Amino acid sequence: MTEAETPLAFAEHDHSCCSTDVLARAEDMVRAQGLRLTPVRRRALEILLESHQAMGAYDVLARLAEDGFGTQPPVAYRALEFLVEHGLAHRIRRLNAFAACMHPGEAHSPAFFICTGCNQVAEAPGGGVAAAMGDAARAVGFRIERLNIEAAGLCPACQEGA
Amino acid sequence: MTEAETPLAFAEHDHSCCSTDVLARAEDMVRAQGLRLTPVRRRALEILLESHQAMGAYDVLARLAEDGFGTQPPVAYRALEFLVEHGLAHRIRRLNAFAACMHPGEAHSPAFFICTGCNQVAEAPGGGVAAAMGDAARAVGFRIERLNIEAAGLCPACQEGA
DNA sequence: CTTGACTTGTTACGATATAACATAACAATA
DNA sequence: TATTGTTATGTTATATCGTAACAAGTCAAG
Repeated sequence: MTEAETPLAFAEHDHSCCSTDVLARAEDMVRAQGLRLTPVRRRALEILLESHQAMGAYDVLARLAEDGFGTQPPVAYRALEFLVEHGLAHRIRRLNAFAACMHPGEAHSPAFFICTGCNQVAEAPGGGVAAAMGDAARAVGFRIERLNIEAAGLCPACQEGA
Repeated sequence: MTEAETPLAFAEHDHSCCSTDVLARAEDMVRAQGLRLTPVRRRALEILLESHQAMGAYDVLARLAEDGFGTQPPVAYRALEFLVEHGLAHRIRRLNAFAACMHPGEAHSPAFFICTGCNQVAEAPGGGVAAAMGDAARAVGFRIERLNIEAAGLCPACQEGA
């Protein structure tokens, strides 16, 4: 399933597939790169995958602690940092939170739609935006290393409710 | 001076103009909208305008306190919130910091270049970026209310140094 | 079965942000 | 000019987010 075909978080979909699918691809990817998806890291990813809402580090930590992992902030931050570092999760700065990446392994520049109604976060293809940003950068000689694109607003369902 | 013509923060420029210029336009804008650019708010804006670096709320607070304003966090956060709310400043989420808007009053959707070398922050020209995001949003029925686009990397000067 | 790299865990602290409430300034009247 | 409703300022206190520094455990390579 390519990025363009992936159902968006907002759309109705069989969520269990999101989880198993992404998890499987994550494992492949990690193995291919000689990285270690250790128990904490894997569990952290599973936790993020349980919903399309972004989770704060402390929420993830609480869940990890329940499962017998460490109880202190660095435990969560390190696991999350690993996931972000290797493209298995994204950091949503607007929310001081993290969300599982829905397209691990694929080259993609993520753009996020954050619904202020239902708190769901959808990862949209942001190629166009990134390209526009790249043009602007080139024009002024700036070298982009990381790019964060985040839009807050209302998803289709929450627009109706409002 | 239109957005496209405004010198970028990274480029050499007479910075005193940035400050006086923007401040004057800010006052016009505020008056036109019946808002109140009170002493704290005005001073907070001046402080942000002193450089093109983004400042943390606590840094701004310290400066405000020196000038006889309140000493507690809400003092700074409220002044900054006002500035952001009315387009006189922007919040750089990646840095947990704030930067004066260089184009107050003009409709513009801010995109930022954040130099990790010198910590300067430039507001990128180009509505092309926002347009691309708007397209993506329309495609999935999302209604954007706020948009954050932040690129971290190296400005021209810092690329040479590296 | 040791070495060296990495991972996990802890304590302790620092940085960022907001809630809740009291007081003061202001604007528009009566 | 008193009164009243609104907005702004300031405070205390606390919530939330994030990291530095160090100790102990794991594990593959030699």
